[in-house]
Amino acid sequence: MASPRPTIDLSDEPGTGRVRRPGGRSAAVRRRALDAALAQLVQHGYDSLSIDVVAERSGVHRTTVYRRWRDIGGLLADILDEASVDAWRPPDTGSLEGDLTAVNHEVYAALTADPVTVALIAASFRSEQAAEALRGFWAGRYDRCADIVRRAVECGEIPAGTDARRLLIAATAPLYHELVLMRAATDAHLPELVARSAATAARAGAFTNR
Amino acid sequence: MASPRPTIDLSDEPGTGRVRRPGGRSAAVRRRALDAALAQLVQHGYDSLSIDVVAERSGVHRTTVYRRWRDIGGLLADILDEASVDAWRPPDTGSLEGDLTAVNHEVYAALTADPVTVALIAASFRSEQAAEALRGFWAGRYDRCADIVRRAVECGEIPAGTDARRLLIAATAPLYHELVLMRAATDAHLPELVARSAATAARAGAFTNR
DNA sequence: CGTTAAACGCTACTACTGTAGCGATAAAAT
DNA sequence: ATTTTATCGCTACAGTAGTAGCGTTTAACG
Repeated sequence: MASPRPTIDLSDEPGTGRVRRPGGRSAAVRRRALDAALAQLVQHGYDSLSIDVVAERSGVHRTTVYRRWRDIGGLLADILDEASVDAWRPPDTGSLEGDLTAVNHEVYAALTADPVTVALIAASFRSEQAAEALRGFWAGRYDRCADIVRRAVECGEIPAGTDARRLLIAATAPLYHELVLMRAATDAHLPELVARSAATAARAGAFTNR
Repeated sequence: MASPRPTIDLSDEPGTGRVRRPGGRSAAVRRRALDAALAQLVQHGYDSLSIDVVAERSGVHRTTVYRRWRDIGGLLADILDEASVDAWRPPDTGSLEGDLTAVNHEVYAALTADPVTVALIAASFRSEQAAEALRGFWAGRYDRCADIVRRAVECGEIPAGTDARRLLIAATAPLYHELVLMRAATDAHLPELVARSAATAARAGAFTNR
């Protein structure tokens, strides 16, 4: 039940007699392994990313990597956690379409320029840790993005009763579909196009419940 | 350039001196391997599907399987080709929303009940053959579904100039996003919900160019 | 028929995955 | 400073992925 992530974790359940020791050596091992994994991913791509390679690049022993992260998905999940700062806030441009466009530009960049995101998606089909990390990441982002919808409702841009989650997924899902699943040719103004469609749909009440 | 699929293929380029021999033995080997792969997939799931298992179940030698299909993605691509009958036609229920709902029910069933589709998507991240097969499959389906949009435009249900592809992707992408990428809890009336949103959006002109 | 070579079966090898057991190291507590 | 034990390094092992080389079978064709 307890999170298997052995990072600097103060939120350990006090009930268990377990004593964590995230001190000097463990932290250094984690740092070396994550750095090596990220470097390998950036330099040689997801297909080249194996536990053995990470072990060799980092100097951390293979069995230690297996013990702490279990598989590549676990490593990527840890990298994601570290990278996705909790301070992230949704954009606020003054209009629904502007906000959705800004979000989509971030998604687009993540799917075309950042190898971690796509690698994590790929790994999520083979690693439960990666799948869970991704679910958590997306849940957090969609939750915070609900503010965008709330503002649009308050200023009367879209009807009350608009379902934030449905609208946000409608605004981003086509990007994932085109770029990740269909691997279509990247169209630089796809973000705007999809965001505009979603905003128009929302104004027409396409995402109101009942 | 020539398709590496050694099936009953009459469309071999006559320029090459290559002589295909899809006769008795090769056809039997293919049949046995595909049957074994599908049976294994249905009975024990994607994670259990390996070349070695297929070889053992089918009696076809491992090296032969590797030679003909290269990896699991190749096997799944071949299975998809065989299963996706070319006679498929988009539904025609009389309304845009009805058609989109019908399509979405097929997609939903494919993603929840049919192990081949999800397996192929998973394999597409590790196998170029699987990715290519999926691209082709989707391209064919979206092309044919353009009829749905055409009919809706002709009867004045949605504005002229509506981009068929954008509309169709808006109508289906959320399903893939929820079920494949986010692995959300399956909601039985998600197909209708998403189809209705897309139809409403289309009527509001959300997918018109310029 | 007999000939030819595509496709198959077999052995052997390298590389990666994942785990078990045990001793060594060092972080935390006394 | 000493003790405790979480964590790490190491060896060894079994299983899977993927390829190379070579001999055999058999489909296709004259």
